[in-house]
Amino acid sequence: MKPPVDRLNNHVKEHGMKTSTQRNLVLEIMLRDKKHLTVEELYETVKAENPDIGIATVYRTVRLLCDANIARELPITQQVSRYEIISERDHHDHLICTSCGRFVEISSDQIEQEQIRIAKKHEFTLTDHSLVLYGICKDCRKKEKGTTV
Amino acid sequence: MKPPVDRLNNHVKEHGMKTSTQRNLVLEIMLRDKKHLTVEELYETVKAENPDIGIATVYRTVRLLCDANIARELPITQQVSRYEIISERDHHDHLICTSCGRFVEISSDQIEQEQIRIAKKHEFTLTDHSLVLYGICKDCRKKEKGTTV
DNA sequence: TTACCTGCAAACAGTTTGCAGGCCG
DNA sequence: CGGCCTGCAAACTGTTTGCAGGTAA
Repeated sequence: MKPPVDRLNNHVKEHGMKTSTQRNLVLEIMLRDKKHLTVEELYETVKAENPDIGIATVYRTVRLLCDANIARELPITQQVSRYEIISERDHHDHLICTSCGRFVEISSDQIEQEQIRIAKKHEFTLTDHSLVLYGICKDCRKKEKGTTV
Repeated sequence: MKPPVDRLNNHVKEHGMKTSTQRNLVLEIMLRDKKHLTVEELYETVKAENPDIGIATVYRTVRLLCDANIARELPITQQVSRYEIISERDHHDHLICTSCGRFVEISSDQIEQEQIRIAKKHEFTLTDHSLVLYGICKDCRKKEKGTTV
């Protein structure tokens, strides 16, 4: 499959849209900072390279990237949305430390298989899923022992 | 374990709070409508029995119930939060039809075990998890075949 | 030149909070 | 009777949208 930049250009053409520096910049930043960014964080980084950009454009671009299946919203229940670039052939879920917020990307064929089995049992055609594990990482466990919180 | 109503009363006492008709009513409705309600929906139902209640109280009560571990926010990424009563000895995840919104509650020991294994591998102490499967249910699949959308 | 795209600010939706009065204990 | 609780409305936060001007093709 083609690189994200090309896919964005294709999607844009196919939908009668036009390319723009802003859109390319947002995508570029998302590819560079392989984090799970909020629009706000993305906006801050983008502004460093192009101070004139508006946050509305970042929102619009992120939505466009999701529509084009280049990025996706993370399935984490919070008041603010976080996004990441989708790299197919590398589907993963997340393990999050609720103390320090650290993310680990995980994947398990066994779980995937079991999900398919469950969906089939209920006569659903599975289109997507999200799995998030919450826990305390080793470092935070150490810290918590030492402090009297 | 004691029923939710008792647990609420205990929690309230233990925290130097007071009981109130409004709080009990909200809990009662949540127990009765075993749905995955938004605060707005809950508010509408509650108002039918007590028209003077304010939505802020419903928000405050739902938060209280979550603090007391009597209810929890569903791990579904949407702009609006949904809540459900926690019935221990009946942990479940969700399978959702993205077309009609129907929920099915699911559970799998095999997945639970695998999750524990993964957490251990990354040296996390697992505290919680959320699994949501998205798909199209049998009925919606039929409908989609019939229509030209 | 013709749409589309952008930045701005206003609008929105969901949720939280400050306040004055009410009620539990 | 003191302190928590409530309803109301205003405040807040994250996100979307209308508009006038800018820009890709």
